Amino acid sequence: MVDGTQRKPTRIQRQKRELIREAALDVFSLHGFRGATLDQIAENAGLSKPNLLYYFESKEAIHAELLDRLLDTWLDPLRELDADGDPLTEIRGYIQRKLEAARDFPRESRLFANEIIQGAPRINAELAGPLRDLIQEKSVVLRRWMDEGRLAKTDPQHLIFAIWAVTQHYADFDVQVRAVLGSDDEARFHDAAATIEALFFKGLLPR
Amino acid sequence: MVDGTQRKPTRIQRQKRELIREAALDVFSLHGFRGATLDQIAENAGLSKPNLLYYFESKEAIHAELLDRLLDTWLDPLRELDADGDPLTEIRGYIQRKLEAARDFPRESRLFANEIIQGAPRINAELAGPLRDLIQEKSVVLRRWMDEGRLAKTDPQHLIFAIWAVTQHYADFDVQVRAVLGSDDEARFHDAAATIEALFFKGLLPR
DNA sequence: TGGTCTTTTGACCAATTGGTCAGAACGCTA
DNA sequence: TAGCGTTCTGACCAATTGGTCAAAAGACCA
Repeated sequence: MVDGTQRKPTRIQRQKRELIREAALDVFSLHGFRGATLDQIAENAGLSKPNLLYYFESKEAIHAELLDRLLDTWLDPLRELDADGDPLTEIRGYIQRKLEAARDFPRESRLFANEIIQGAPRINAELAGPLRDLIQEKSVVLRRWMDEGRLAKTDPQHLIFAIWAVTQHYADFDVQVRAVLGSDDEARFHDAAATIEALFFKGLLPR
Repeated sequence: MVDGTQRKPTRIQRQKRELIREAALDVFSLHGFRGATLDQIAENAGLSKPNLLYYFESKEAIHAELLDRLLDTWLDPLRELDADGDPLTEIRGYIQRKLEAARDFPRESRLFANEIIQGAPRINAELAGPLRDLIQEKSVVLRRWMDEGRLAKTDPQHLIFAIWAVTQHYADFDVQVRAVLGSDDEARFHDAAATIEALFFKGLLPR
């Protein structure tokens, strides 16, 4: 058996485990944990179900590993926000990175969304821990910028939520966006970036 | 059997069907269609499974009826946007209504979100039809306001998406928001409203 | 009170689910 | 090429799933 505590994973083990993660990401991100089946994942990966279970202990184990790798990826764009940079440039860059993440990793975004919507049973601790801490830390930076008069005053935490919301929307609600706009990826994300930027920086008041 | 084509539903039929809808909304909104089970719904409603199936033909039938009733509720706040009103007042009111909907009907919001994230297999037609049409219609209004110089120029469709995103976020990602902010409902939604309004109307530029 | 229609139930079913296991096939190195 | 650890498979299992059915229980009106 492929034991996590074992010494060196073989080349095949590394390849197949990655193959399974890929396939599982497809299925979990589309159906959520309970809606996904091992048969679907196995077929998607081109393996038999017992073979799949040779590489992962259980359905939960696959899902857990995906979520585990996800959170860091998900928070990295915010970590990059530089306390010593120019406020508007930093926020602009952050929005940009988040929107690129939504475009390039929509499955990861949906996996995360599924988990949260369903009450985050498996990552509640991460939300209350690392995620909360990071937001608090960056909120301090944002608030300082506001106090220094370099950024309009608002609630920093809600500001971060707003940025998450408008960017992740383009990954999580992709079908809806496509239904309205059509499916030209480039135009969609370009226009989205322009709109979000205009909105956040100039607001809706006519100039 | 309770037949949809039947003449008059009895009092019991009306009550029990409503009871089932309520219970099913709980379960579907938390687990999505595939993740929800009839047993859960039945128990939640305080009925036996066969009894539940006496009132609804199938699991799909319950889900379909919920989605059916949902879309109108969901789009009504946008319908109310008055082409003859004052642009900023109208948009402010729309944001307000959407945020209230997120606060008062989070299960409905999550049911919708689950459906969309999972590819909208059951309401694709509604997205491409009524939803798309309504957005197009209101986009014309928004664009006219922009052309008249009464509203900053942006892409109207993406503006609507942004409003949806920031408001529904507080229903769909509730656990995450709570994990960061704590669970004081009143403060949460009050601060959210203030932040969104400041953001949308004044932007982030220091004044 | 009896009769009829509605509502509810327990027992049941086939299909699907996550997971096991013994052994066959494979692949690498001595 | 023999041997041995790794990889893979088919057959299988118990639990859960959505759904059926005949018959019992309840409600309501003559």
